[in-house]
Amino acid sequence: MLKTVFRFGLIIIALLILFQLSKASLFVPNLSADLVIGITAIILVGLGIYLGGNIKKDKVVEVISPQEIDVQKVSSLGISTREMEVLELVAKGLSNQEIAEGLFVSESTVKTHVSNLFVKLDVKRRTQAVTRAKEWRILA
Amino acid sequence: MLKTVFRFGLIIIALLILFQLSKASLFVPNLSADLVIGITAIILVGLGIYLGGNIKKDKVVEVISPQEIDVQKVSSLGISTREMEVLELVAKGLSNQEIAEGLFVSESTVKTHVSNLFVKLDVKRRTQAVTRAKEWRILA
DNA sequence: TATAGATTGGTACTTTCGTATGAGCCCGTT
DNA sequence: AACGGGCTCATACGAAAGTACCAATCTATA
Repeated sequence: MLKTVFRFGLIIIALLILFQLSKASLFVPNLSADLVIGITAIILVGLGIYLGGNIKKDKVVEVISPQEIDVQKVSSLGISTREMEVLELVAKGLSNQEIAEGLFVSESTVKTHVSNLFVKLDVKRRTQAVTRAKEWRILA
Repeated sequence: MLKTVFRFGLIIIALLILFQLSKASLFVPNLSADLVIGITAIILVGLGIYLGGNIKKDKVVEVISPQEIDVQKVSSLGISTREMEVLELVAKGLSNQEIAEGLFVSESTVKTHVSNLFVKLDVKRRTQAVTRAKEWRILA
């Protein structure tokens, strides 16, 4: 939590600096106002995304599943959040490459997650993983 | 995925509008440049947070009904008896080799059936075939 | 600080899957 | 008999999938 406050501090300072820069540069003929504003905007959006990503982790949002997904089972098997995300995409029939693109990670990473899932689900193939996951009410 | 692209489009348009607004208002004495830039920045950060929170959430919840195998659909797709048997075993997560043993045929035969199924189901992978088959009520 | 778990990523290798193509056999229909 | 469809099988090739290690970060926690 302290880290979050610290980050906010940094963000605010960064924003202030950017404001000054953008203001100042408007009266410097060498720089295009459009360019400066554009770059600033991009940076701000990036900061927002970064912030958003971290805020969610601190929130501890309890998602109440509408169906009968057995959360106990998932945790008892030691299946992580990321692994669940991968599992859902596997169940949709996506290839490792497609999953990698969907989650913005490399195919290697997906393979690792999938392999770990197989151990935890005690299966040898992704098709089995899906049926097993539904058997155990891990997937809807 | 399309939704994400759509959102990005909206964001970009919003950004352009904001740029124009902020530029124009700089020459209107009534408005403070600081104020406009500040508001713009806040909105941009907000957009970033929104984006960051939604990028990964393209969840399409499909309601899979529990029963009802559509025999019409099966025949309309030209799926044969043998192909249905193979499809069911694929859905159970068996490998081609295991299916071959279960049906007392060679793996080549199974591959042929599976390949023909893919064409009829319009998919490229066995995992997709299973989800597609359930979508179309071909499998329970 | 240290330690464990989660996430990410890489290399190298084996296995399975999927496609393309051709072919032989059986059966019902024309 | 000839034809088409379903079922069988083979070979060969390329594309995914899967395994086995290893390792760097990052985070939460003791």
